[in-house]
Amino acid sequence: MSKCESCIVREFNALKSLTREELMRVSACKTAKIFRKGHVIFEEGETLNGVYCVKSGVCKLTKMSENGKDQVVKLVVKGGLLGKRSLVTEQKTNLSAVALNDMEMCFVPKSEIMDDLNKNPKFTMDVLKTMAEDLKDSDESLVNMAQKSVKRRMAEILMYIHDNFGTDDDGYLSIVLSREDYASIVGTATESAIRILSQFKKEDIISTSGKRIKIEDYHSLKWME
Amino acid sequence: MSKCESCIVREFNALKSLTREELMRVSACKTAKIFRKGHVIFEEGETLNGVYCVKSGVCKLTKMSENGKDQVVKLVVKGGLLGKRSLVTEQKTNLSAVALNDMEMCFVPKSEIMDDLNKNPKFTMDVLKTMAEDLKDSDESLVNMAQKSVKRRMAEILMYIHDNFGTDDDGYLSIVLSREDYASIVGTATESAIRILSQFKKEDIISTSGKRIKIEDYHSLKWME
DNA sequence: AATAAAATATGATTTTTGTCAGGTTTTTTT
DNA sequence: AAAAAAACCTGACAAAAATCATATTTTATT
Repeated sequence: MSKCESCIVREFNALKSLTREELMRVSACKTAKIFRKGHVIFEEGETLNGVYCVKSGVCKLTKMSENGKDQVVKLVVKGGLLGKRSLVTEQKTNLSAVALNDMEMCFVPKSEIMDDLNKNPKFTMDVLKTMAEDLKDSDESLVNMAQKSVKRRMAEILMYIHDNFGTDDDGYLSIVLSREDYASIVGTATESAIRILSQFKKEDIISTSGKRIKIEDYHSLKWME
Repeated sequence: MSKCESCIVREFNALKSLTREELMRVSACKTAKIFRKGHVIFEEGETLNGVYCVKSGVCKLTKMSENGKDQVVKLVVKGGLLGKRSLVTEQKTNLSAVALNDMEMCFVPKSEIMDDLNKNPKFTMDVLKTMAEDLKDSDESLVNMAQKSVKRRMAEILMYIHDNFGTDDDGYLSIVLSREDYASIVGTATESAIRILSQFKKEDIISTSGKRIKIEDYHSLKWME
């Protein structure tokens, strides 16, 4: 198995239902692409004709609000897929994708996958499962956004990043975000995000080194009112 | 075609891909149920073994937040389906469903649909499409919740109900919600919801009669800062 | 119809969050 | 290495929203 195959398979378990031949074919027509930090992979309103699979690096999926502020909807890392919706609908994408650091991605044209999607019910069912999971996560996010304070939301995104994407050798969160990104995930003003992180620092809940953040007291984050 | 068939078909267009025979079979094993206003149809954490299709009435899908407040995630009316996710995953439902007025529903056991879902790729593909649409709506809601003021969100839910569920003969919104429900949709305190609606009344943007609300000045709602 | 209960309403106050304005530090470019 | 740009930080204040307390109205129950 090529490296890309295993990459897609690992996280997007929908692809695990493809037969060996199907998988080989999909894998064969992939196109590797490199995106530099800050690069826009696609933008809200574009028509996507395939999915991107993340081989390395991290990107954010954002949506522009009417007030002109970007809202981060999701972070996507190694093995994650961008543009899933494009497989299913002809509609333009509702999200933008921006690389948060240098990224390697595979692009798989829609045409290659559609055939399997139409003929292999098990495969379609598995795609359905991942989408149902996304939907559940989305409900969760909505409730968090609606019912929790900015401070609580900040605490949770720190723990989320810690738990899902891990830390580097020095114990710093392995995903490095700007304060503006934090604000845009939590859904608050940049100054408010900065202020809260400063407060956490004062209370020795986190420490920082430039943009990098280390969680010093997970317990306090978890049980913060 | 029986009444129920056409009901399911009308809104859940996923079912339109079923063959005539498949549809007849599904339709045959449905169970009609009545739920009174306030009745809990199912609760977060329950295992669902089928989907409910709304024949008449309205219900809310809610999720409990850690702070103990319910958040309304979605309103479902005639033709809408509850428990879609249960078709796809073995997991317990992440939402509760509560009737907002008297409701008539059809229950279709999972076992009946699963067969079609596994064998009819076009059907599965259509379910996939509705789920992708749900996901898009969900992204939209998240951004609204994160970036807009409570007042703006209240204005939007009023317009949403007006546009999607219409008005009665007197011009009042045909879905009648308690102030607490409004608060729980908008994601705010009940008092805040009441206060904002009172303010709209003072500004002659809406008028009320008991719980019922009539939009008097749609334009003001739309262009409210 | 009287009573009780629930929902709605409003004032007063506090807490949270946003905005503006001015800094400093870090990063990038020249 | 210097200059410019971007990101970060903090204070002061304003605005938004939550909370608490207490009426009033509506709805349900006896």
